[in-house]
Amino acid sequence: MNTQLFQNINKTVSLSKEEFEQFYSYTQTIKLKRKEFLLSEGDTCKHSYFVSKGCLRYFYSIEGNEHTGQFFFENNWYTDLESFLTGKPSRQNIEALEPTQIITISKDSLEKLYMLNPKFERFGRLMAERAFIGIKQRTEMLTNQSAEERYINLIRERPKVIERIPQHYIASYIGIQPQSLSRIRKKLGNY
Amino acid sequence: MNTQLFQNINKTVSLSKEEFEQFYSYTQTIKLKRKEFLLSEGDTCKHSYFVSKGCLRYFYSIEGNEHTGQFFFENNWYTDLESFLTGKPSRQNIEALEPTQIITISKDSLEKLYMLNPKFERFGRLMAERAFIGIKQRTEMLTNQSAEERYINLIRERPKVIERIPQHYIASYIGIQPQSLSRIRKKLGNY
DNA sequence: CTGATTTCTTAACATAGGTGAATGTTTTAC
DNA sequence: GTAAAACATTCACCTATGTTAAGAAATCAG
Repeated sequence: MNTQLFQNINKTVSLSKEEFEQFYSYTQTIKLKRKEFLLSEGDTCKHSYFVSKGCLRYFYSIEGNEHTGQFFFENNWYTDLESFLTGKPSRQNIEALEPTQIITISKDSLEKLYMLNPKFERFGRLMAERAFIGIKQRTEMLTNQSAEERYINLIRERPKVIERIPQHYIASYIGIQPQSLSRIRKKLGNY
Repeated sequence: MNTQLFQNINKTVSLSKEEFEQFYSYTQTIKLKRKEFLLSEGDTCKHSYFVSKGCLRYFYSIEGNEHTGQFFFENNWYTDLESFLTGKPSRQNIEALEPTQIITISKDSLEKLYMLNPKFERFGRLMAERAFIGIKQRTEMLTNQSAEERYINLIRERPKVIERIPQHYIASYIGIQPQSLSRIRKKLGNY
């Protein structure tokens, strides 16, 4: 049994081992090298992804600039929910920033599970709600804080990002250029 | 029967009249005058709200500035999902911008319904997913576009906002000062 | 209908962050 | 271990948007 995934799901809905095995039988495991893409702009996102090891980043390419949306470390779920739900091509690129191991489950499988057992439906609802809260907080941070505040709060709230992610991706994540982040770091005295 | 609400829910999950009446029996109706608040910063959001007439705006007060998060016209649902789910006080203020009529349903009622019938659980999931997509698009617009592009796209995509909402709230919604919006409008030749 | 209030516009000046270019540093791949 | 690639820093200058202040226009409430 995949204990890591079992424990992760159990934080949200409590499943028996049998229920978990039912879920798990629908999944596949894939490995990505550093810099390898899980999905590129234009692809339709037909899976949900659980990061069991490593780190993913998704970003938009806009006029030659990359705008990083989020980083996902081990024990987190990712999907481009918009593309996943509507079936439209994604505008996101998702790449591994480290050697990364992923467990995938397709939309079709998930929908089967939703029908089989309301616990899975509930899992889906809770995950969507949580995803909403996550992106909402990000939106608030982007609209309500200056770049400097965003960087300081990132250090406080997500030290893993500071430790594991190259600085130019961090800059892109907080919505500024690498040069601007350097300027801010200089001003702050390189915390 | 409340046809408006029945039709609205039926766009998401198909309910029999009996199921709808079960849902409806848990709701209440309230009326707000222009400028009246539905919820203030510090309150816990314990309901979901369906706007049957009028218009709501939610905003954050930050250092004397208001940052508008969203407008909700008739036939739309609103809740501060974060406060609603966690039970923590909301940082949002929600006010009516027009005389407004609201149908409310409490968190407790909703959870009862989720247990009674998986269709309601499904409704909850689909609403959360949709809310996620909505805020995601807003985040992308804020991070990937200039203020001028945001205004032009708003004209194209949400003419109702342009028609019904005072300009300084629109400015706040697209993340700039009213003076900056005036400047942009002047440059564009007052579309 | 009218005074009070709210909303919109303009302008001069300030500032955070962007841009381009040069240089130094670290990491990676072989 | 080394060359190449990726990453980080600094600087000078630029631009979009913020700020303050004033007045004009529109809307509201009694």
